Amino acid sequence: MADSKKRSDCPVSCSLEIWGDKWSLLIVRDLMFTKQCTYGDFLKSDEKIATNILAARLKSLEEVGIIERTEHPDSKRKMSYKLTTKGVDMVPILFEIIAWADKYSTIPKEQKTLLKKYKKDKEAFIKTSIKELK
Amino acid sequence: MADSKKRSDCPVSCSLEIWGDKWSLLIVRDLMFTKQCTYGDFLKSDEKIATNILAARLKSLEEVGIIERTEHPDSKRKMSYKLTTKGVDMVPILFEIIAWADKYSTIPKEQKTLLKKYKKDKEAFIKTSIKELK
DNA sequence: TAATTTCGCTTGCGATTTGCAAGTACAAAG
DNA sequence: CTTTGTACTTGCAAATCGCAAGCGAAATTA
Repeated sequence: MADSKKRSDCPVSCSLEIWGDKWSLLIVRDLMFTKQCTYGDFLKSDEKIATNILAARLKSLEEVGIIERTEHPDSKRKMSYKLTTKGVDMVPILFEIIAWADKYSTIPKEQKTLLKKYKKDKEAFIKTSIKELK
Repeated sequence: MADSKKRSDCPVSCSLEIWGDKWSLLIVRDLMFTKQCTYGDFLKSDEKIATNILAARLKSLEEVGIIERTEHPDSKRKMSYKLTTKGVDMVPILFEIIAWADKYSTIPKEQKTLLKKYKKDKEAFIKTSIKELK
């Protein structure tokens, strides 16, 4: 999974090599917008990710430093995932994706409310979000 | 390529179904930041996309209305691709990706200059970019 | 005008990745 | 000490990717 050879020096290309697939950003989304933070939580998401794909993505996201894996306070067998600073810094990317989707399709009410707040004052909203996620 | 069944109503998930792969956004990037607009141009990009993958992505990006295909003014066999309004509206997504990449790795000088302008006044910069692309 | 090159793809095929189902390891609860 | 819950791993068929070669039509060259 850990791609050794870079295709180019382009930041867009490098970013896509890390999370350019149909699943990685959904894990980031879950960690960002919902309280979902365990392997089992991610499996319950609407998109129904396969167990092996989830395990592989969690591993690679951890390897590139976007998420970190810690013991869940409740029990020793439970693992808890959370966004690192690098992961939290993806908030603007996620919101611009949602903003774009909102412009060209119908998005759920809940996300629409959040989006409104984001658009009203992007910088302030991002600062608050980042603080809350830490 | 045209996925018929949506995985969920989540805007992030829906967006990823459209361009969530290692190549689609590179085509958008080329149309956005360089003068590359033909099939042959895209093939020349550093990342070396395969011909069949390129053809498939161009087709699906056209189907979802992000790019449009027209005859090149120079010759009848040449095809010219350009971003639609929907494609141009992806400018903020691309810039936030570049901004994130800049924070956690080294990006080329050229992009750094553009990024600086973007960060200085995002709204104004986006407006100008969109105008220029049309 | 006949041969050659250019351009935008398509095809074949082996290698990789995905997605589904089932299984495993192991801590905790009963 | 059996059962349950949690986090994965494994096997395998199907889909997708990536490389090389080919193809048809327009343009260029001889």
